[in-house]
Amino acid sequence: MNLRDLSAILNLSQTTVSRALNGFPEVSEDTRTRVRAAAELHGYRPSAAARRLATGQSGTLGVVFPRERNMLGDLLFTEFLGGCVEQASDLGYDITLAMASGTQSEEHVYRRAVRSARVDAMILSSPLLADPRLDLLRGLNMPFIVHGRTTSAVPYPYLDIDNEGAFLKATKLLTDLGHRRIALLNFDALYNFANDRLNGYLHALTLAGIDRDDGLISFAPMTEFSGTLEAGRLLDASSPPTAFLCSSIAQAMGVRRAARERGLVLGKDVSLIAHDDRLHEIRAESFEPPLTATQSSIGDAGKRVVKLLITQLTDHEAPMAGEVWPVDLVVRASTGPVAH
Amino acid sequence: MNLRDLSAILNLSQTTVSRALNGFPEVSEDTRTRVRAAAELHGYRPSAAARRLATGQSGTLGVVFPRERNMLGDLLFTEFLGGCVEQASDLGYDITLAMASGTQSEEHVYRRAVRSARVDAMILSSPLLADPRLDLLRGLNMPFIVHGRTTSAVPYPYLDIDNEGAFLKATKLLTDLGHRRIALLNFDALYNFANDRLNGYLHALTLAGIDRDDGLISFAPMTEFSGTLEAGRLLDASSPPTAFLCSSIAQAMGVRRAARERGLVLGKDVSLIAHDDRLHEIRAESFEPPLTATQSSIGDAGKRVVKLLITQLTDHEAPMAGEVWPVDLVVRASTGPVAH
DNA sequence: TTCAGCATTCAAAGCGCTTTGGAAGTTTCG
DNA sequence: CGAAACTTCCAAAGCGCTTTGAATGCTGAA
Repeated sequence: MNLRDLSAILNLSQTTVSRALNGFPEVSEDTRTRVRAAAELHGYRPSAAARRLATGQSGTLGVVFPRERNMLGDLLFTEFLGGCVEQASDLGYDITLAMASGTQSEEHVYRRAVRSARVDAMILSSPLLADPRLDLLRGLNMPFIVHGRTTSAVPYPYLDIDNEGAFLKATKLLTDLGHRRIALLNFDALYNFANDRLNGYLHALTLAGIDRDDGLISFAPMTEFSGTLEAGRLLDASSPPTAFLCSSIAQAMGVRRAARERGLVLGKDVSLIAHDDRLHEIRAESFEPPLTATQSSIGDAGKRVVKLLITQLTDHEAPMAGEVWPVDLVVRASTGPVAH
Repeated sequence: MNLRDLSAILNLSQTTVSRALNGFPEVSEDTRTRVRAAAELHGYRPSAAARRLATGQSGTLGVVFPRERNMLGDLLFTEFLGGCVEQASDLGYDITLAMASGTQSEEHVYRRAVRSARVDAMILSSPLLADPRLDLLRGLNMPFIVHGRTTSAVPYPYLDIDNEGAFLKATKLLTDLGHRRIALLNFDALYNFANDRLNGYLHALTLAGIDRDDGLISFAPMTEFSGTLEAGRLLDASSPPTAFLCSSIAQAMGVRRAARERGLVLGKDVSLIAHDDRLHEIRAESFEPPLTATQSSIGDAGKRVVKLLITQLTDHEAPMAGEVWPVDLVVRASTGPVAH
């Protein structure tokens, strides 16, 4: 059942039927309802391929599959992707995955996607501090949105959470509780979000009149193992930190382990805060003890990113979106006044 | 730069250029190389939309996003998906994700995909014992392949690993080592792979003349937490198991924790085997102690699934593929003779 | 009554590719 | 040498939609 068949049945032209179905104003309400009913009755679905050819739009958004693979990173990506797919599906768009595989560079992948018009726009996640992919896509004239931010002279659409504000708030909570030796277990500072978190942490230290101590700052994978290792090293030092600030709950699990091995009680002997991306199976509230955390749903971010991108695509007059979400700090049992 | 422009430049018809580029035999090698060079020079990429419309093929494969979300499941899915995307990209196909979201049922999603011809075929993963999606897709006349197997009277293409054989081998290793009380930490037996593993385990017990003891068999999430819980319960029972067989390394981590808390040494007091899907960051060989495991790369399975599916799509004469991979049992330090 | 103005509808021209059914040009062979 | 058999190439017809430009019928003002 295609448009021609349907319009033959209705004794209308393809033009009218097409317009009726697509909500154009120049068709009477009578015919519109009649057309809608017939379409429903005969199970008519417009051919995506034909529409794509006619409009030049593919109705498809590309998401770049991450090159670096690690446990938490994969989990975060899945959650983000799930949000994207759900929202896209609701808005009638498809999500396809692009990946720089062994045989094809990332640039090659983009070029192919652009020139054969497979996607209307791309979604970039986890950008680096200075990410070359932005210029690449701009050069190819491919619309895009970034999940996160990056250092770019030219404005670009993005959605990010306030990582700096979040870690400032978290650090301030600790200094207000009297902590002065606060360790930061961060992720690789090549990534913009990690850099922002570092800045928030440093800012709060300055506000509290505490000098920066690089011995307390580490950049490591977001895994339990690396958390255990780093926290162990710090706790065994001559003047150990009294509080830890982690970039992920996985690292916090490692800190907990290291603390317990040394007979230290979280929230009493050592305070602990982590960022919580609201993953399905790793929840700050069911941490033992319940974990004080800065939280922001990465799945919701995926949904929002798609929404913004489609708006940008369809409404050409819309201003270029740059959106930053505030991050809540939820205080639970893993933080307390500094032990003396 | 489209086909018409290119053929104008070459002073050839669109037919010839199209055929030259697509490797048809009725064009001389001379012109073919000439056409190829010109295409390369002018950066010609065929429009995906136009090709789709003309051929009726979308060049796109759909993967169903899992409804159930849990940590290891997500990790497995990501790894599988990564394999699919990589292989598809190499073969010039796209992968799009389908998802039953809040507002749309899975059936609705399939129907939409089929009728608007957005995908040529679908990939189903983690099928249930009796999975209604097979009949649904068959009814819609949508080609598909299953990663895993299911109980279906009608033959269907699939790729699966020999879960039954793997767990038979693993269990046999344990009985050969003298173990007679072997616990099985399985996943929900609604899933076919879990059911196969159960059967392999039971078969080996029978071979060793050991009676089934349902108290030793559990069906639980593939998480460390559930492993700890279950192993703890079993180890504290009046006659505890001397060996554990786990469906995932996450569960094995839980078993290890429970054993350690009770002062038991893995490979000596308690033997431990798990299935290893060869995820990036959870490796049996860097387990502590190195873990005896049945192993099979789920990423490779993703690649193979795509390959099989595309073969089925392009070569209509190809026999319907049903492929089962043997699974290696790699013996490491976590298993040993039963303690007496 | 006539014609401008509006509301509806339509015919036809693409979008850029694949593919069918020839038509030339070349070679082979009786 | 002429016809049959290949090679190599081409014109044109779709694929199923959107969209432009025009036609039709109807209303109300002149």
